[in-house]
Amino acid sequence: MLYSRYFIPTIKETPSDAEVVSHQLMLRAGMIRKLASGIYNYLPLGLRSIRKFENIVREEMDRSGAIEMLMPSVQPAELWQESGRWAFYGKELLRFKDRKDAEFCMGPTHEEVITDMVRREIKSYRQMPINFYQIQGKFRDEIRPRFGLMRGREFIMKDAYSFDVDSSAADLSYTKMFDAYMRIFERCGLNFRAVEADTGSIGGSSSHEFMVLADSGEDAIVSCDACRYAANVEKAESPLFTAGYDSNNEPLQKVSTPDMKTIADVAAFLNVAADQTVKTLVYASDSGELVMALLRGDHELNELKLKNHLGWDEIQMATEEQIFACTGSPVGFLGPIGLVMDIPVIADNVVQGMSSVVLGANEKDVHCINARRGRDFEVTRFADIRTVEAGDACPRCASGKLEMWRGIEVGHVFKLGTKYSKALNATYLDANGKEQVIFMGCYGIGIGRTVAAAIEQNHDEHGIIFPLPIAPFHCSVVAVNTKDAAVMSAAEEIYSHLGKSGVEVLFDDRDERPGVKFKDNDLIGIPLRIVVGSKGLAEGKVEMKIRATGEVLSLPLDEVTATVTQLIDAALAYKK
RNA sequence: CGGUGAGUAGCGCAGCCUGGUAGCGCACCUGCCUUGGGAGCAGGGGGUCGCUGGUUCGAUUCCAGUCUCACCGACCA
Repeated sequence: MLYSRYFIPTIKETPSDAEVVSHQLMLRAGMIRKLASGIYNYLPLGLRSIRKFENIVREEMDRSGAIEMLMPSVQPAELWQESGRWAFYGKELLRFKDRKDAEFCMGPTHEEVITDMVRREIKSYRQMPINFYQIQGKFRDEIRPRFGLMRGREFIMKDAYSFDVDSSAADLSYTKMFDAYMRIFERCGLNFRAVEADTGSIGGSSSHEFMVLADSGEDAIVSCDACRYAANVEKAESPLFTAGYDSNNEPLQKVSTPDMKTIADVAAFLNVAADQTVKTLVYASDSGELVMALLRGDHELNELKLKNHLGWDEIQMATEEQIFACTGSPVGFLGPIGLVMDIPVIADNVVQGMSSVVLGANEKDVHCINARRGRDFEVTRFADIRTVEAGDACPRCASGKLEMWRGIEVGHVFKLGTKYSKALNATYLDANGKEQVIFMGCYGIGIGRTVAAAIEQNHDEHGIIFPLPIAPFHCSVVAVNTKDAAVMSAAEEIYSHLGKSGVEVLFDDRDERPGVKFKDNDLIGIPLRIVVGSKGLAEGKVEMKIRATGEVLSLPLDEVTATVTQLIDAALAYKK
């Protein structure tokens, strides 16, 4: 490819509205341009990287036995009404009507469409297991698109759907996909973790997320420093605390705590440690159901855990009116004692081990001390509802401690069970001629997001440092002075040789000063750079610079192609 | 959805308070010069100042509405 005839509109200045490095660099390197909020054009260079990654995904999906197809992005409302998600999915689902006033949506995911196809076509146990995948554009009307391709509204996704005769066969399909995902991200040279995750609006029984580690990641994850346990913080289990139950049997006592509304205030005022207090929160469902949650004072509630524990669709903090209605108290002095309304009191498991505590008295400016569960207040039930913290003991192994990371979710695998197949009546006949419900799994990879995450993890102050497997070109050839005939003809020859050897090479033949070319080449992150200049040429040599390490080699002209192809082969080789 | 801020040349911004000929840097075009880390000189093109309405002799500037975009937040009890 001739740089002068190609299209790489680089930008010197950092665009003001790009927050994260990958977004800035993708704009500056001329990979993407914004069309509307969360909607991007993929320029030629960006597309090349995207295609590279797509092909790795494609190869590994094919290797695992999945079958590629393509589904439409516009989907009829009926399917979504049938699965029940038309009402459930909310505003993220972009809905519209056609000229006949029939309702449609832009597909944010394709469980309904694929299940509809499968229920029509898959009738026998003999046709399974089967796994369909596609690489396709999706649309989700995100609350707040940001970070460029990281959280766009329109985005490219690989999604796969497996269909099996029963739960254990489905587990096998899940494992195959899990392994394929490991290979995919390993092949890209990414530093990532597979973590246990919540299933969210997709539903299903269990799932793992694949997280590329990066400080700019939107998710917090924990992993054990001793065993293989790793989980999204949304999901991470809290280890059981064994607390010393103190035998102190002081009577419950009310104390005045004027204007002390936070745990920190109260603990400091009463001169007790925060872990001797109980934090009381009130949550409401979308239908107005209320529930009280109790946590150790220094712990944080995990709303998702509470929501899942309750089986609610939505959860939010109760309003001051709702709180007053059930406790008779203003916010800041809540507690489980003397409730006005009979609402469930869910206490975190840790509270079970607490003996004599400080908590709100449900009365303005008053807290209780020496409150004892069983004597002074009751708990409806205990559950794991707190957010884990770095340094917590591992919930799985005896010796480990949890470490915390930020991660970018690039892949997600779910065991769906029969959620969609039941709703859409996707069944088959088993060997006995008996009708059975199909077991499903679904598996997504954010294509654009993975490329962005790779940049997030591989860059320096000069620009992108593409891992070779997803680099838009393997190698560039820079002619230092295009007016120098000897330099140009040598550069052209190298370019042509490399091309014939199957190297994807970008020939920077522009009539620009060398500095400009070097800066652009660094910015767009081509892994290898051959520089042809008059000085080196006089000795029959050119220079090769490795972008990632900065290493510079002087090569005789006739060794260039061999050296380059060797480096590329090594970088692309994938050991299982 | 709530809060804040911003829309002026392709990009980054000034001007607006105090109304009267729209400016700077980069980019772009032409010429000269230059060629190993975003050079220099000279000349040049490019704007319905987001949109709609109002006030005014006159609005980029003041007022109202509207659209778009960005950032922050969606917590604490």
